[in-house]
Amino acid sequence: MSRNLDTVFAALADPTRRAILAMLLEDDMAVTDVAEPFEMSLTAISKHLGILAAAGLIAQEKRGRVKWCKLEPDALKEASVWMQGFGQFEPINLDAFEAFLAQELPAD
Amino acid sequence: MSRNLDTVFAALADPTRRAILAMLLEDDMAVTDVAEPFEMSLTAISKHLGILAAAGLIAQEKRGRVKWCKLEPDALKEASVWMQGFGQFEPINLDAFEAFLAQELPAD
DNA sequence: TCGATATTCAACCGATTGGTTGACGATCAG
DNA sequence: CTGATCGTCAACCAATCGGTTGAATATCGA
Repeated sequence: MSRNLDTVFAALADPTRRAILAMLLEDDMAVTDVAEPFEMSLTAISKHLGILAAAGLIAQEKRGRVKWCKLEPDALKEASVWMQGFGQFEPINLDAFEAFLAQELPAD
Repeated sequence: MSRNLDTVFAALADPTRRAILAMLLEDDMAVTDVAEPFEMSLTAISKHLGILAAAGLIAQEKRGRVKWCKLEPDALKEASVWMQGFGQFEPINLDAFEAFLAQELPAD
Protein backbone atom coordinates (compact mmCIF):
# COMPACT_ATOMS: atom_id res chain seq x y z
CA MET A 1 0.00 0.00 0.00
CA SER A 2 2.80 2.42 0.84
CA ARG A 3 4.60 0.73 -2.05
CA ASN A 4 1.72 2.00 -4.15
CA LEU A 5 2.34 5.57 -3.02
CA ASP A 6 5.85 5.15 -4.42
CA THR A 7 4.57 4.29 -7.87
CA VAL A 8 1.76 6.87 -7.88
CA PHE A 9 4.04 9.77 -6.95
CA ALA A 10 6.80 8.56 -9.28
CA ALA A 11 4.26 8.39 -12.11
CA LEU A 12 3.11 11.93 -11.36
CA ALA A 13 6.68 13.25 -11.29
CA ASP A 14 6.97 13.27 -15.10
CA PRO A 15 5.42 16.19 -17.02
CA THR A 16 4.59 14.04 -20.05
CA ARG A 17 2.61 11.69 -17.86
CA ARG A 18 0.79 14.54 -16.13
CA ALA A 19 -0.09 15.97 -19.54
CA ILE A 20 -1.46 12.57 -20.56
CA LEU A 21 -3.63 12.49 -17.45
CA ALA A 22 -4.92 15.96 -18.26
CA MET A 23 -5.82 14.81 -21.76
CA LEU A 24 -7.62 11.74 -20.45
CA LEU A 25 -9.53 13.94 -18.07
CA GLU A 26 -11.48 15.22 -21.07
CA ASP A 27 -12.01 11.91 -22.85
CA ASP A 28 -10.94 8.29 -23.14
CA MET A 29 -8.34 7.89 -25.88
CA ALA A 30 -6.51 5.30 -27.93
CA VAL A 31 -2.73 4.99 -27.51
CA THR A 32 -2.00 6.48 -30.93
CA ASP A 33 -4.22 9.47 -30.23
CA VAL A 34 -2.60 10.02 -26.86
CA ALA A 35 0.79 10.07 -28.59
CA GLU A 36 -0.19 12.48 -31.35
CA PRO A 37 0.52 15.86 -29.65
CA PHE A 38 3.92 14.78 -28.29
CA GLU A 39 7.23 15.06 -30.11
CA MET A 40 8.23 11.60 -29.00
CA SER A 41 7.99 8.09 -30.38
CA LEU A 42 4.87 6.00 -29.98
CA THR A 43 6.94 3.48 -28.06
CA ALA A 44 7.86 6.11 -25.50
CA ILE A 45 4.21 7.06 -24.99
CA SER A 46 3.30 3.39 -24.73
CA LYS A 47 5.83 3.05 -21.93
CA HIS A 48 4.47 6.11 -20.16
CA LEU A 49 0.98 4.65 -20.38
CA GLY A 50 2.30 1.40 -18.94
CA ILE A 51 3.74 3.28 -15.97
CA LEU A 52 0.47 5.13 -15.41
CA ALA A 53 -1.42 1.84 -15.60
CA ALA A 54 0.99 0.12 -13.19
CA ALA A 55 0.38 2.95 -10.75
CA GLY A 56 -3.35 2.44 -11.15
CA LEU A 57 -3.84 5.95 -12.47
CA ILE A 58 -5.33 4.76 -15.76
CA ALA A 59 -7.01 1.60 -17.01
CA GLN A 60 -6.34 0.16 -20.47
CA GLU A 61 -8.86 -1.98 -22.32
CA LYS A 62 -8.10 -3.53 -25.69
CA ARG A 63 -10.98 -3.59 -28.15
CA GLY A 64 -9.96 -4.96 -31.50
CA ARG A 65 -6.55 -3.61 -32.38
CA VAL A 66 -7.17 -0.40 -30.42
CA LYS A 67 -6.24 -0.09 -26.76
CA TRP A 68 -8.39 2.45 -24.99
CA CYS A 69 -7.03 4.40 -22.05
CA LYS A 70 -9.25 5.90 -19.40
CA LEU A 71 -8.55 7.82 -16.25
CA GLU A 72 -8.81 5.91 -12.97
CA PRO A 73 -9.02 8.73 -10.45
CA ASP A 74 -9.37 6.50 -7.40
CA ALA A 75 -5.62 5.87 -7.29
CA LEU A 76 -5.10 9.57 -6.71
CA LYS A 77 -7.36 9.55 -3.72
CA GLU A 78 -4.89 7.63 -1.59
CA ALA A 79 -2.07 9.99 -2.46
CA SER A 80 -4.31 12.98 -1.98
CA VAL A 81 -5.32 11.84 1.49
CA TRP A 82 -1.66 11.43 2.36
CA MET A 83 -0.88 14.95 1.23
CA GLN A 84 -3.83 16.59 2.91
CA GLY A 85 -2.32 15.75 6.27
CA PHE A 86 0.49 18.24 5.78
CA GLY A 87 -1.52 21.40 6.06
CA GLN A 88 -4.97 22.83 6.16
CA PHE A 89 -5.35 23.45 2.48
CA GLU A 90 -7.91 25.82 1.16
CA PRO A 91 -11.05 24.40 -0.40
CA ILE A 92 -10.55 23.08 -3.87
CA ASN A 93 -9.72 25.91 -6.23
CA LEU A 94 -10.91 24.84 -9.66
CA ASP A 95 -9.71 28.01 -11.34
CA ALA A 96 -6.19 27.28 -10.19
CA PHE A 97 -6.60 23.74 -11.46
CA GLU A 98 -7.68 24.94 -14.90
CA ALA A 99 -4.62 27.17 -14.98
CA PHE A 100 -2.41 24.18 -14.25
CA LEU A 101 -4.07 22.20 -16.99
CA ALA A 102 -3.41 24.97 -19.49
CA GLN A 103 0.26 25.02 -18.47
CA GLU A 104 0.60 21.29 -18.58
CA LEU A 105 -0.88 20.60 -21.99
CA PRO A 106 1.92 19.91 -24.47
CA ALA A 107 2.96 22.89 -26.54
CA ASP A 108 1.88 22.60 -30.15
CA MET B 1 6.09 26.25 -11.87
CA SER B 2 5.26 23.01 -13.62
CA ARG B 3 8.97 22.26 -13.20
CA ASN B 4 8.26 22.54 -9.51
CA LEU B 5 5.56 19.89 -9.71
CA ASP B 6 8.22 17.59 -11.13
CA THR B 7 10.47 18.04 -8.13
CA VAL B 8 7.67 17.92 -5.55
CA PHE B 9 6.22 14.67 -6.87
CA ALA B 10 9.67 13.15 -7.38
CA ALA B 11 10.55 14.04 -3.78
CA LEU B 12 7.35 12.41 -2.54
CA ALA B 13 8.01 9.23 -4.55
CA ASP B 14 10.59 7.94 -2.07
CA PRO B 15 9.36 6.22 1.12
CA THR B 16 12.32 7.42 3.16
CA ARG B 17 11.53 11.01 2.26
CA ARG B 18 7.83 10.57 3.05
CA ALA B 19 8.79 9.09 6.41
CA ILE B 20 11.02 12.11 7.06
CA LEU B 21 8.12 14.44 6.28
CA ALA B 22 5.91 12.49 8.67
CA MET B 23 8.55 12.86 11.39
CA LEU B 24 8.87 16.59 10.79
CA LEU B 25 5.11 16.91 11.01
CA GLU B 26 5.45 16.29 14.73
CA ASP B 27 8.47 18.49 15.40
CA ASP B 28 11.36 20.37 13.88
CA MET B 29 14.51 18.23 14.00
CA ALA B 30 18.27 18.38 13.50
CA VAL B 31 19.77 16.38 10.62
CA THR B 32 21.39 13.83 12.93
CA ASP B 33 18.11 13.24 14.75
CA VAL B 34 16.24 12.81 11.48
CA ALA B 35 18.78 10.18 10.47
CA GLU B 36 18.66 8.25 13.73
CA PRO B 37 15.74 5.84 13.03
CA PHE B 38 16.96 4.91 9.53
CA GLU B 39 19.38 2.11 8.70
CA MET B 40 21.25 4.31 6.33
CA SER B 41 24.27 6.61 6.44
CA LEU B 42 23.98 10.20 7.61
CA THR B 43 25.18 11.26 4.17
CA ALA B 44 22.23 9.53 2.55
CA ILE B 45 19.77 11.26 4.87
CA SER B 46 21.52 14.56 4.25
CA LYS B 47 20.97 14.04 0.52
CA HIS B 48 17.31 13.20 1.06
CA LEU B 49 16.90 16.38 3.09
CA GLY B 50 18.56 18.32 0.29
CA ILE B 51 16.04 16.92 -2.19
CA LEU B 52 13.13 17.79 0.10
CA ALA B 53 14.53 21.31 0.53
CA ALA B 54 15.05 21.75 -3.22
CA ALA B 55 11.41 20.79 -3.73
CA GLY B 56 10.43 23.38 -1.14
CA LEU B 57 8.89 20.76 1.11
CA ILE B 58 11.15 21.60 4.04
CA ALA B 59 13.26 24.55 5.15
CA GLN B 60 16.69 24.17 6.73
CA GLU B 61 18.20 26.71 9.09
CA LYS B 62 21.69 26.39 10.52
CA ARG B 63 22.10 27.50 14.12
CA GLY B 64 25.56 26.87 15.44
CA ARG B 65 26.72 23.52 14.16
CA VAL B 66 23.18 22.17 14.14
CA LYS B 67 21.00 22.41 11.03
CA TRP B 68 17.31 22.46 11.89
CA CYS B 69 14.74 21.07 9.47
CA LYS B 70 11.13 22.13 9.49
CA LEU B 71 8.17 21.24 7.36
CA GLU B 72 7.15 23.76 4.69
CA PRO B 73 3.64 22.57 3.87
CA ASP B 74 2.89 25.30 1.31
CA ALA B 75 4.80 23.44 -1.42
CA LEU B 76 2.32 20.61 -1.11
CA LYS B 77 -0.58 22.91 -1.75
CA GLU B 78 0.26 23.36 -5.40
CA ALA B 79 0.56 19.63 -5.97
CA SER B 80 -2.57 19.02 -3.97
CA VAL B 81 -4.56 21.47 -6.08
CA TRP B 82 -3.33 19.70 -9.20
CA MET B 83 -4.45 16.33 -7.88
CA GLN B 84 -7.83 17.48 -6.65
CA GLY B 85 -8.88 18.12 -10.22
CA PHE B 86 -8.92 14.40 -11.00
CA GLY B 87 -11.91 13.46 -8.93
CA GLN B 88 -14.37 14.64 -6.38
CA PHE B 89 -12.53 13.40 -3.37
CA GLU B 90 -14.24 12.96 -0.10
CA PRO B 91 -13.62 15.56 2.58
CA ILE B 92 -10.30 15.15 4.33
CA ASN B 93 -10.27 11.89 6.23
CA LEU B 94 -7.91 12.38 9.12
CA ASP B 95 -8.33 8.83 10.39
CA ALA B 96 -7.10 7.51 7.07
CA PHE B 97 -4.22 9.94 7.25
CA GLU B 98 -3.21 8.76 10.69
CA ALA B 99 -3.27 5.19 9.38
CA PHE B 100 -0.90 6.18 6.59
CA LEU B 101 1.44 7.87 9.04
CA ALA B 102 1.58 4.71 11.13
CA GLN B 103 2.46 2.67 8.06
CA GLU B 104 5.02 5.13 6.84
CA LEU B 105 7.03 5.57 10.01
CA PRO B 106 10.27 3.61 9.72
CA ALA B 107 10.23 0.23 11.41
CA ASP B 108 12.22 0.13 14.63
C1' DT C 1 -5.16 -12.77 -49.33
C1' DC C 2 -2.71 -8.44 -48.94
C1' DG C 3 -1.53 -4.17 -47.27
C1' DA C 4 -2.20 -0.72 -43.89
C1' DT C 5 -2.91 0.44 -39.03
C1' DA C 6 -2.30 -0.18 -33.84
C1' DT C 7 0.61 -1.54 -30.39
C1' DT C 8 4.26 -3.92 -28.14
C1' DC C 9 8.86 -6.20 -27.72
C1' DA C 10 13.88 -6.32 -27.45
C1' DA C 11 18.02 -4.27 -27.36
C1' DC C 12 20.52 -0.43 -26.64
C1' DC C 13 21.97 4.41 -24.90
C1' DG C 14 23.20 8.35 -21.78
C1' DA C 15 21.56 10.54 -17.61
C1' DT C 16 19.78 10.28 -13.11
C1' DT C 17 18.96 7.99 -8.58
C1' DG C 18 19.86 6.09 -4.10
C1' DG C 19 23.25 4.38 -1.76
C1' DT C 20 28.28 3.78 0.00
C1' DT C 21 32.95 5.31 1.98
C1' DG C 22 36.60 8.50 3.43
C1' DA C 23 38.19 12.98 4.04
C1' DC C 24 37.04 17.53 5.28
C1' DG C 25 35.45 22.20 7.58
C1' DA C 26 32.84 24.10 11.44
C1' DT C 27 31.47 24.46 15.96
C1' DC C 28 31.06 23.29 20.72
C1' DA C 29 32.81 21.56 25.50
C1' DG C 30 36.50 21.12 28.76
C1' DC D 1 44.43 23.92 22.43
C1' DT D 2 42.25 19.41 22.00
C1' DG D 3 38.96 16.28 21.05
C1' DA D 4 34.34 15.10 20.00
C1' DT D 5 30.21 16.21 17.38
C1' DC D 6 27.48 18.03 13.22
C1' DG D 7 27.09 18.05 8.63
C1' DT D 8 28.75 18.27 3.80
C1' DC D 9 31.81 17.17 -0.13
C1' DA D 10 33.88 14.20 -3.62
C1' DA D 11 34.25 10.08 -5.80
C1' DC D 12 32.42 5.95 -6.85
C1' DC D 13 28.84 2.07 -7.72
C1' DA D 14 24.80 -0.64 -9.42
C1' DA D 15 20.15 0.06 -10.74
C1' DT D 16 16.56 2.59 -12.80
C1' DC D 17 14.70 6.05 -16.15
C1' DG D 18 13.37 8.24 -20.36
C1' DG D 19 14.26 7.93 -24.71
C1' DT D 20 15.65 5.73 -29.36
C1' DT D 21 15.39 2.24 -33.36
C1' DG D 22 14.04 -2.00 -35.74
C1' DA D 23 11.48 -6.03 -35.79
C1' DA D 24 7.34 -8.54 -34.43
C1' DT D 25 2.32 -9.35 -33.53
C1' DA D 26 -2.47 -8.63 -34.21
C1' DT D 27 -6.34 -6.74 -36.25
C1' DC D 28 -8.87 -4.32 -39.73
C1' DG D 29 -10.46 -3.09 -44.66
C1' DA D 30 -10.75 -4.12 -49.47
